[in-house]
Amino acid sequence: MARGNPPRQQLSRARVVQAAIELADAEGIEALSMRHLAERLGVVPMALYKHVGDKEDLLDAMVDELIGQVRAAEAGETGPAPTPDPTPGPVRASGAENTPLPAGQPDWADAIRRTILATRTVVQRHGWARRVIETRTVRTPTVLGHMEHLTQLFLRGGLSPDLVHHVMHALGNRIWGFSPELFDESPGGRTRESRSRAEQPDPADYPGIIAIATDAAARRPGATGCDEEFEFRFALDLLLDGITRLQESGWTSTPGRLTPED
Amino acid sequence: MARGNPPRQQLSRARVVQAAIELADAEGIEALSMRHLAERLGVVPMALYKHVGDKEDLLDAMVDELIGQVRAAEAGETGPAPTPDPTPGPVRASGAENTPLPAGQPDWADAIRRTILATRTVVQRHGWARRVIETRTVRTPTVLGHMEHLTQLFLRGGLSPDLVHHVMHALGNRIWGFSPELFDESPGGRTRESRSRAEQPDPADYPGIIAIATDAAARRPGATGCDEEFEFRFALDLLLDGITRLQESGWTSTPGRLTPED
DNA sequence: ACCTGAACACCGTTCAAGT
DNA sequence: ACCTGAACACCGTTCAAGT
Repeated sequence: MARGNPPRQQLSRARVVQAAIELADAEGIEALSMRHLAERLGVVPMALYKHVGDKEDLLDAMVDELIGQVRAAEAGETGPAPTPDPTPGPVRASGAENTPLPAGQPDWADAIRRTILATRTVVQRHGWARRVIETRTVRTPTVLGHMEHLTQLFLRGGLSPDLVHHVMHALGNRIWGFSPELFDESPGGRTRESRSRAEQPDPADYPGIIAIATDAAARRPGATGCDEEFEFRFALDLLLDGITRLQESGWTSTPGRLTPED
Repeated sequence: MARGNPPRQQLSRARVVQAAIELADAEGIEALSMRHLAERLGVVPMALYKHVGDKEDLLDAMVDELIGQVRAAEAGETGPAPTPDPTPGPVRASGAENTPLPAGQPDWADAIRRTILATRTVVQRHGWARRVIETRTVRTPTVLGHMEHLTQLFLRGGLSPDLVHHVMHALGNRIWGFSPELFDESPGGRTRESRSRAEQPDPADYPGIIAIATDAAARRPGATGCDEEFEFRFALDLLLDGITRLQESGWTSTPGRLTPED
């Protein structure tokens, strides 16, 4: 094998994950094979298995790494420089500017919007991220932390655990910074019995998620899991309601409003 | 090879697609390989390539088949028997019953809801459908027809092409009958240069889609494709607006309302 | 403890040959 | 026209062996 391409270094999980992200960025997710990745690292394929459980574990770790960058992206977007300014001042609901719909949303909505748009920024940097996130079935601590963060923003905004629960479902994959690309072309549960590295998550770390899960369980005694049909109809109704109101108000898009010149 | 398992029949595209759906239903999408499928049909792998272009084409055809069943499912759900009753009578906005949110939506919303819930019914019958739909990048005539149908329901409801455009984006993959499963576990554009079978779609078949695409193009001269960020923010705002209203009204879920006993 | 070599049981797809 | 056989260039992962 052509070995010694890179300046051979001690292998580690972080190095493997980093190399995998770079490979997927450079050659696409379909080019990310254990063999190809090993070759890039100047190592035999089996060497990787000391640091990742299997390929799925590697993909989990790649997503984990990206979501871990969200908080930094959020801080970096509010201020121009990535250096965090410790003087907060009166934070006048930024992020509320340049929204397509008429304003008038509470502060918690601005905070939610900021976090979700920061997630979008990170995810958009990697063409493969959306597709990989959609196939994940295990929630790593970082991913749970992201959901916990959003849950807390809603709860602290005064929403009931009941409402937060349904609202998280309704936001759906927009929480991950993407929505489906419907018009790209115009016409013409995996269960893992053993995790390779991550210990079982500690419920104490996710009080918000626990709160809404507990509330949901209390409302539906004897039921296991969510009432997926209810959640689906809830989100659908929420959208149809909003659409109805927009139509009645004679809303028209003004995309120019989104440009910085505005 | 163990051949002659099934009562050997002339191979055809329809038979290949049907067998692929049955295999995916029975053994899961990860068990659907060209070789495995060929074995099931008592045929050598390469025989399949006379009827499907490649594996992606096969997956496209499987989705095409499912979406083609939506109209029948919609008819079958309104009435108890699948035999269509030709006496319409005063259609009192059915489908508006048993929705999680307070009523008060116009007739077009009921029609949209019925179609989307019928899509959901079909998709839910096949565990693999959601994942496969999400990876499709070519729109078959049947899939375009489904989007055209929904577009027309909005346009005939009186929504402007502009609003319909954004609204289709906002509904996102709920159009396909699913939304992401966020809480399954609690803590603790491909471009194809030659299509195997489908001729280029005829724009005349999709006037609604053309109408909203034309309108969108006119609003953003010089732009190619959608303003994805605008669409993302539009949907996000729509949801945040609706959530704000629900909170202010003190909404609480009553899942029991969804049961037939209500 | 960490990496290697060889092997196993698969993939999708090609080409030239059969009937 | 439709199917076959053999081959190519890949996969993820195992096991026992090396250092």
